[in-house]
Amino acid sequence: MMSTTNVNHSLFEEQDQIPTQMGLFNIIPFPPNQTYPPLGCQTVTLKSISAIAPSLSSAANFSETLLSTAVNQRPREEDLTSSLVGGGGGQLLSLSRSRVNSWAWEEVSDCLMGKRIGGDDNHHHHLGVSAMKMKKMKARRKVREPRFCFKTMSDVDVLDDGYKWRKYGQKVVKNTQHPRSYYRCTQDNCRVKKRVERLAEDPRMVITTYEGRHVHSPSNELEDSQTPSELSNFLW
DNA sequence: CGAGTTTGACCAGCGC
DNA sequence: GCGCTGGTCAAACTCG
Repeated sequence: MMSTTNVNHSLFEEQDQIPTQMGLFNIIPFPPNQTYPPLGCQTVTLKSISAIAPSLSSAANFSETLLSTAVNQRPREEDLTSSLVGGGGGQLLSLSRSRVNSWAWEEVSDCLMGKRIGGDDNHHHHLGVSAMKMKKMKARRKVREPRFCFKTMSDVDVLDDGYKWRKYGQKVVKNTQHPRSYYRCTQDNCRVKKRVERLAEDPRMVITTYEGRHVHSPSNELEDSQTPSELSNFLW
């Protein structure tokens, strides 16, 4: 496991490709002025991809890099979008934020600060949703999770990230000819979701958006020697 | 027969 | 308030 992890790591850094069971996926940086990713997505670094999909590489160092970068580069409230291209050894390709989805940023901050998420009512206030409104929201809407997205050049829609996913919906979104698919992690008590769609301008590109953090190890990494408590700090 | 997928309906948020 | 849109549900269906 350890030696394999190191090999994967260098592949990401030098070739911008993700090795998976289905072959190599190219990681394509978002141009800074591109409208993608969708609102609320903190566009991803090569490192954070492995944080989302630990089976693709070692999670720990990568996840930590993503969190610190996101907070350090956090745009001001009036700056809905900022871009950071290339810097720091290709760490953060681009970064965007919307007012609507500020909850995602707050949670990233909380993670860094070591706070508990959703532990008390104070969190409801800084998430911008009143307690009253929260009560009115249906259960499926009230929990907001951090989201991360990246795009890959691939023939297959669903990138094998080591987790088991169950499709729960598909939708044709406006101005796109390709449907968006919705997946949920099949693990009990794990609420991680992902959306998969093809880029309208370039159907070879697959946009994958992850929402939430896994509370378990990847299904194909059961032999991993890391303890659950160690992993839980870094899995997304 | 169980697990996973498909797909139309429903619902909430948002902009006008 | 209304219509549009994205996200989710859940029954029907498919597959191994």
